Amino acid sequence: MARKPPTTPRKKASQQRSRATVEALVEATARILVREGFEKASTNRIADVAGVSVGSLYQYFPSKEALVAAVIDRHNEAIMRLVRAAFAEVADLPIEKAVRRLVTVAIEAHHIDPDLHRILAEQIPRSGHLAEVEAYSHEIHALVRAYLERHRKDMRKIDPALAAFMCVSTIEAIAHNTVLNGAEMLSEKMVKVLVDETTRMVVGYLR
Amino acid sequence: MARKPPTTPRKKASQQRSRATVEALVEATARILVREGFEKASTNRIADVAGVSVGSLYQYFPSKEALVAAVIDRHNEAIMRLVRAAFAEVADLPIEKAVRRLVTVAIEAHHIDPDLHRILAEQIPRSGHLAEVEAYSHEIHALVRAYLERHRKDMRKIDPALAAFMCVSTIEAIAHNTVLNGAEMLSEKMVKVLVDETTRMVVGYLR
Amino acid sequence: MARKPPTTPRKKASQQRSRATVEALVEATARILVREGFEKASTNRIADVAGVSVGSLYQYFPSKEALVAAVIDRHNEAIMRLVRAAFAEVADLPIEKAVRRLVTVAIEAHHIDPDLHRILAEQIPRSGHLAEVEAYSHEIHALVRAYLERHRKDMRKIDPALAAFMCVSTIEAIAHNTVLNGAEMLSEKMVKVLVDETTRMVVGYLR
Amino acid sequence: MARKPPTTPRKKASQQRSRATVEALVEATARILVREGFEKASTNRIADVAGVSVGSLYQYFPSKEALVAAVIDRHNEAIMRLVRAAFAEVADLPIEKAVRRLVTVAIEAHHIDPDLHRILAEQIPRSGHLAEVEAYSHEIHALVRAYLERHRKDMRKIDPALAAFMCVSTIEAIAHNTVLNGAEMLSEKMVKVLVDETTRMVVGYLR
DNA sequence: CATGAATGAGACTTCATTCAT
DNA sequence: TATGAATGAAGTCTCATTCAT
Repeated sequence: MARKPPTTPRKKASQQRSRATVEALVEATARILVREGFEKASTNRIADVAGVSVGSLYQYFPSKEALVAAVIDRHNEAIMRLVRAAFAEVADLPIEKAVRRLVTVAIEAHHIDPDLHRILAEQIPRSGHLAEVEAYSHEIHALVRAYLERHRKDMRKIDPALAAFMCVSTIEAIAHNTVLNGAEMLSEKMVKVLVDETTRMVVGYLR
Repeated sequence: MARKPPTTPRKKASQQRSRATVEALVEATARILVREGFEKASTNRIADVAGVSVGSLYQYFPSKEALVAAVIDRHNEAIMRLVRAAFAEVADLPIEKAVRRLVTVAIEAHHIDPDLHRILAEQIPRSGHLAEVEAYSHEIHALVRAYLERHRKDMRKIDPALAAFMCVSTIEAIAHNTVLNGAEMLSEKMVKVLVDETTRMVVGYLR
Repeated sequence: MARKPPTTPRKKASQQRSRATVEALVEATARILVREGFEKASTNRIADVAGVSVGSLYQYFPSKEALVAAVIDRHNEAIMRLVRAAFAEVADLPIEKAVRRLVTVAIEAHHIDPDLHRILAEQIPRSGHLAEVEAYSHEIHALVRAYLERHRKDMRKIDPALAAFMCVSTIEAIAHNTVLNGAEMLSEKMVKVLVDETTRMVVGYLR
Repeated sequence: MARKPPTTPRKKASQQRSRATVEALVEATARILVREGFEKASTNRIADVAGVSVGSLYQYFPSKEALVAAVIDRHNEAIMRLVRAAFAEVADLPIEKAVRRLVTVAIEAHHIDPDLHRILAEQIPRSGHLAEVEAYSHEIHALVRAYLERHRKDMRKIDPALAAFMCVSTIEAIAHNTVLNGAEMLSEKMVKVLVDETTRMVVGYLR
C-alpha cells in the first residue's frame, strides 16, 4: 500500500462516457456513504453500485481517498453556491435583513443532504483534504468580514475578523445542530423560530 | 442493520495488576489516537504501546470500539467534572457573571486535552458512541436550562429549552473553534477578548 | 444460537481462470483434509496449497465451512453417480441379484477415496453440513424404498420405509467398516465373502 | 504450543477435594460439549463452568485433550457396563433370546446420553484417543465372538470373527441411526418394532 | 479503455497454556 | 495448592490496488 496515494482526479474525463462514469462513481460513493456508512464503502462495492468495474474506478480515481475527496468537493460546492448567492443578494441590505437571510441560508445549506453532511464531517479529517475544506471556511469568513466592513458604520466598534469568527461560529453551530439533531426540530414553524432567535442573537451582538 | 458488538468493559479489574493494565490500555489508546490518528489505532498497536499483549487487551475490552468508548468516557468525564463544578458555583450568580464563568469554563474544558478533543470530535465514527456522548450533551442542556429557569425573572420571556439550545450551541462552538483553530488564538489576551465577546453575545441574547 | 455463516459458493466462476481457481481450492482442501486433518485445514494453508492467495479463496468461498461443504458435495456427488446408476441397472432385477449389486456398489463407493471418506465421516463438525448430507441420505432411502415397493410381492409383508431404514443402515455400516477398517480386509476374496454375507443377511431379512 | 501434550491425568486425585474438582471438570466438559459444541469448549470456559480456575484445571489435566479423553472414557465405561452385564446375562441363552437382549441393550446404550454420544463420535478422531476407543470396540467384538463360538452348534457354519463383524456392524448401525436420527423414531412402540426387526435380521443371518 | 480475477498485508479476535502472587 | 492475569501464536476474513486478458 503506497503511503500517500495521490488524491487528484487522474484525467479530465474529456469524453462524454468518461464523464458519465465519473459521475456515477461519485454518486455511488455518496450513496454508499449515506446508506451504509464509511466502513462499507469499499472500492469494489463502489464500483459495483456505480455499475462499472474496479479497474475503471482506478482509471478515473487514483485512490479511494480521491473518490471521497470528490464527494466532499461536490457537496461543498453545492453549499457554496447557495452561500455565495446569498452574500451577493445581501451585500447592500441592512444588518437585520442580511443576518436573517444568511441564517436562513445556513440552515438551507445544511438541508441539502444532511446525512451526507454528517458523514463527511466525520470523514474530512481522514480524507487528507482538510486544506480544501478550510479554503471554503476561509472564503466564508472573508465574505462575512467583507460584509461587516462594508456596514461597519451601523455597528458598534469591533474588529471585523473577530466579529466574523463569532458570527460564523454561532450561525454554523446552530444550523448544524438544528439539522443534524434530527426530526424533532424540523417543523416549518420551529425553523422560523430558530431563524428569529439566531438573528436576534447575532444582530444584538453586532450592535 | 449492523451487528452491535458490545462496548462496555468486559470485566472489572479487581486486582491491582489488572487495574494498571486497564489504565495502560486506555492511556495507550488515547495517545495513539492523538499521535497517529484513528486509522493507526489497531488493537495490536494499542496493546503494544500499552506494554501488554493483545490477549490482555481482550481480557478487559471486548472490542476495539470498547476501548475507544472508554477513552471518550474518560475525556467526557474530565470535562463534566469542570462543568458540573462551574454550574454549582454559578447557580446563584447574576446572569452576566454566570455566563462569563461558564464561557470561561467551556474554553478551559476544551483545553484539557485539545488534541484528543479534536480527534474525538472529528475522527471517531459516531456510530456506536452516540449514546454515551448524547448523555453528556443532555446533561449540559439540562444544567443550562435549570439555571435559566431559576433566573427567568432577569431575562426576557423565552422558552428555557430553546434558550438552552441556543446558548449551548453558541458557547460550545466558539470554545471549540477557539481551541481547535490552533496556536494563533491562544494568547492570554485573546482568550480574554473571546470570553468578553461571547459573554456579550449570550447575555445580550438572553436579556 | 450460532450465527450461520453462509456455506454456499460466493460467485459463479464464469471465466476459465476462475474455474481453475475454484477447482484448485476444493482439491487443496480435500488433500489437506486427508493428509493433515481438519485442524490443519486453515484458510491460509488451503490457499497456499492451491497456489492462490487467501483473497482469491474468499472471492469464491465465503468461509472455510463453504470450502468443506464443497468437498463434501463433490465426494457425495461422486458416490451418488455410482449409486444412481446402480439403482437404474437394478430396478427390474430380482431381489437377490439386486441386493448383491447394491452391496457391491456400496463397497465400491466407499472405495472412491477412502481416506477422504473417513475424514468426512469422522472428523468434520456436523453442524452446518447436516442439510447437504441429509439430502443425499434421503435420496438413498427413497431409492431403496422405491425398489422395495416395486418388488413387494417377492417379499414378506413389511413397511417399506422401515425396511429401507434397516437395509440402508446395514449395508452402509458394513461397507463403511469394511473399507475404513483398513488394509486387513481388502483382498479381492475377502470383499467377495463380505458381499456374499451381506447379501445373505439382507435378502434373508426381506424374505 | 507443544506438539503433543500428554493426555493422561496428572495425578491420582488422592484427596477428596481433588476428586470433586476432577469430577466437576469432567462434568463441565461434557455439559459444554453437549450444550454449546466443541468450539465453545475452551479450557477457560470449562474451568469457569466447573467453578474452578484455569490454573486448577491444569493441575489435574495436562491439556484440553486429556479432558476430552476423560469424558470419552467416562462415557464409554458407562456403555461398557451395560454391555458387559448384558453379555453375562446372555451367555447361556439361545440365539433368538440373546440377540434380542443385545439389540435392546445396544439401543439403551445409545440412549445413555445421545447428544454426548453424537459429539464424541465426531471428536474422538481428533482427540488422539482412537486407541482406547478401539479397545472397547475390540472388546465388543471379542464378546460377540465368544458367544457365537459357544453357540456355534445352533448356527450354520460360519467364521466367528466374520459373523461377529457382521453382527456388530449391523446392530451398532441400527442402534446409532435409531437414536441419533432424533425424535421421529423414539416412541416405545417404534423401538419395539426396531428391536424385532433387527433381531429377525441378525438371527436370520446366523441360522 | 474496460474487465474482474488475483494479490497479500494487515485487521480483529480467540484460546491453550504459563506463572507470579 | 489455588488463582486468574498475562501471553502470543495462529486463525479468519477484508479490502485497496494491480494487471493479464
